[in-house]
Amino acid sequence: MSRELNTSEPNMGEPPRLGFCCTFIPDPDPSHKTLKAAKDAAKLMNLGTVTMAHLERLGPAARFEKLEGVVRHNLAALERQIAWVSGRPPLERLLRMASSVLPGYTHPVAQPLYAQAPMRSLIETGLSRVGERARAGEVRLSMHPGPFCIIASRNPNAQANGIAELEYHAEVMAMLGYGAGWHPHGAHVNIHIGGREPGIEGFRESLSLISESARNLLTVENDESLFGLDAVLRLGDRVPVVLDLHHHWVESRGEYIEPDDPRIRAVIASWRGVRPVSHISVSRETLLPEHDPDALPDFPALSDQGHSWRDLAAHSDLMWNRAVNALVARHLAWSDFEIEAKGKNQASVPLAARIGRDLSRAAA
DNA sequence: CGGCGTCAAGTTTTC
DNA sequence: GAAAACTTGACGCCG
Repeated sequence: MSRELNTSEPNMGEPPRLGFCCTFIPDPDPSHKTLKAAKDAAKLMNLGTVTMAHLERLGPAARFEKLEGVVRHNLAALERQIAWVSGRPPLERLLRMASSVLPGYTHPVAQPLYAQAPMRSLIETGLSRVGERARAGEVRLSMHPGPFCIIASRNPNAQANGIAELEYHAEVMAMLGYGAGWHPHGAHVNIHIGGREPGIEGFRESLSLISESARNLLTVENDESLFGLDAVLRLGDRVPVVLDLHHHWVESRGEYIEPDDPRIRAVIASWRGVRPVSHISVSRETLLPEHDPDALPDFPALSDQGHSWRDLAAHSDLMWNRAVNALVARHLAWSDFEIEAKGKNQASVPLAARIGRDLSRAAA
């Protein structure tokens, strides 16, 4: 099947990648004598934020300074994350960036601050530098706005806010250097459909309300309840589909989809020549302490044992299930992966090490 | 300094 | 009817 996937389209020839999402967790380090030292180390590597309520309580000058300080920190932290990822083996050169780079970008309290020239130039210079660094280090980048980012809603205000939020993510991508063309360098901004109404058809109609650069970066992900893989594939002619294998397992009440499934071909086609990205996670290890790590979790059986739908949907700390990891390794033939584990890099690095070892053994 | 409540935002499901 | 689930900390206040 790898022959069939080896298309002549530009990005399909890219090597496989997998990575963690948003937050870097430093290794336990003996030089961190105290909990505080470990926290400080994490702080350096991760993005921060500021609440709009706090900003609003400050006077004009302090308000600007506070936000500028957070933005400065975030640009530097993002650059450190990307530098770290680019220093990893090629298999690990993928990162989902946190949405909080520019906190409150679409909020009325912060908006006027972002409009000021010194802030603009700080951001443009910083993001352009970060983007260059990502491309030089061959790090594939994505963003995943929160659940508030819906582009089709029955509530016109919610829809307007959601579209503004999507445009914010697209602007960040543009300032990073991913502002033109179809998912340039595999970059993307991934969202869900959102509410039951207006659903898939409302989403399709809303595509005409967003900018071309946002449309060029947009992807849509199957969710665990309302809009499963078949539903989002109905948008595949316009929007690339991000396949979340764990959501699919929950939504289908236990199906593990394999690379030779016809629906995988439809997912690949939706990306139109760009190498797809998929998501993986697994139910919490604390929920299944006795579970055989070499057996795929069985949804109907676990459900019968009294585990609720919601508990099974929650994410584990680490990629503890070797059968699920083997499934990821098979899907890496056609897709990159974002590892949605609470342990972040502490989960993705060992997973990549095991998969990388298996890949090189298979090649030998 | 630790604990707790609050903080921009939407929608659904479950207790 | 409140809380939890998706991205998660930051901040002020109280003891």
